[in-house]
Amino acid sequence: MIKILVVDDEPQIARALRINLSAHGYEVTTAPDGARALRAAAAIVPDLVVLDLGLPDMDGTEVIAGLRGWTGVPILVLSGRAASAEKIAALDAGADDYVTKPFDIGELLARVRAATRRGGTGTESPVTEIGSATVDLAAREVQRGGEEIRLTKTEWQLLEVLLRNPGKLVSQRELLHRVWGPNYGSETNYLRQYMAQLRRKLEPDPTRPVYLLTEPGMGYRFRP
Amino acid sequence: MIKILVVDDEPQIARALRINLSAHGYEVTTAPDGARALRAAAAIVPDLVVLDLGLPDMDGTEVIAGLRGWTGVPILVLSGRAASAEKIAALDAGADDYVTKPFDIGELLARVRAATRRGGTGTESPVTEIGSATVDLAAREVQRGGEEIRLTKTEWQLLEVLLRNPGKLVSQRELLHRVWGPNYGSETNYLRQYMAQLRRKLEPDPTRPVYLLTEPGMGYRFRP
DNA sequence: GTCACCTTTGACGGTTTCTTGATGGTCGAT
DNA sequence: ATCGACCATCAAGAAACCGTCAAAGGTGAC
Repeated sequence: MIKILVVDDEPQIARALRINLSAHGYEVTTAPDGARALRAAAAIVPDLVVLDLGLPDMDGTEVIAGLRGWTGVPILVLSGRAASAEKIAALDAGADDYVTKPFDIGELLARVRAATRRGGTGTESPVTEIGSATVDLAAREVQRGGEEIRLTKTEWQLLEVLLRNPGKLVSQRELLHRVWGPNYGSETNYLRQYMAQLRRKLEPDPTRPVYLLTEPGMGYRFRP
Repeated sequence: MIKILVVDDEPQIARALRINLSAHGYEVTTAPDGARALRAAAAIVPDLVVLDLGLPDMDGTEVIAGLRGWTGVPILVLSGRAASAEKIAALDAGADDYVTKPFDIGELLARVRAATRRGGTGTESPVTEIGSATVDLAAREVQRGGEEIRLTKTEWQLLEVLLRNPGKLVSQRELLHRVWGPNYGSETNYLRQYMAQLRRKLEPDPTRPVYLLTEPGMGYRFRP
């Protein structure tokens, strides 16, 4: 069953969406604000997120960014604002579609079908092999020989950036930007510290990295 | 470069789209009707199709079906009709997005980015051939016969300037400026040192360069 | 409040890379 | 043929960078 996370602070709309989507065979979870939406997304790993931008606790683009930090799940944005700038901001933050309220429920369902159709046929396999370990970015889980390996939040973020660019060199500046934020760019000691931790947890021989490679003076690279 | 196929029978709109998309770095091909659109799509294999529904020869959904028969390329539909039934029909036929005219060009570009982000992120980046070696500037990777060739930071910077100006002579002064910074301009011994290293790593016969050529007294040139 | 865990800093040895100087060879001009 | 300018190559010291260890702040759970 296709799982959809509906994020909306207005109970009526959330209820209407739940009824309509459930009637069409989707498994619906709802969240009333950004913080709970992010937790719910991590917990249930939905196939689609329907996100209302007018949330009480966070800006809509923050929620999108929070999701995009670790998942490529399709995001369909609902909003009362029709201004192009709003749409552009949401789409560039990582949203897949933008529908303005009031919306036709039939059209919304069609867009939901279009978005989930993609996700279903999505060619990306969710797990990555690193030697004898398997990394599941969507589920945020690493296993090796049946044993589970725990990674901290920062380790995940760093590993994800590298794994999403297989074979590609990722510069130190970009890694620092994507993990620690735009105000960081020269703190290469952070990278050294966390790359060492990742290697200890993932590499067969941490002293001789085979998958998480250093390119001196430039950055790091994940070789599949 | 990301390739976009624009299908529109109105020359003005097609032209406007071509100009805007080209200005943002896309490679644009246009087709004025459905039949030629399907042929063009098969010929160039675009990363995105922007499709106007009001074509003279075929119904829009037929064009979508014709594409979906063999490709999963993202399809962004443009249409003058805002009726929900039209949108639903197009989306269910296989379109990924539906924008009604008149549309804001900024929003359209954002939707183009969203669509290409999904499908276009296919990990393929442009490579340059240097003899039997392939150079991937985006991934910072050089391979020859399956073997990986490592380049240092400075070697990459120098090689990148030359490869981004294929066939063109790049003066010594410009090379020094772009690699070592504006305070350098006469240290030609640096260039000799690093050109020799690049040739040793890339040229089939480093003593007789064929791709990385010296223009005595002027500069260096990459011949594809 | 205490504890455990994670993040942020600081410091040091070893290795790679960059810089610099010197030598010999090639080409064109005189 | 000789000379000078320019380039390729070699070699060695200097600098930058990385991996590692250790420990000081933060933060949330209980």
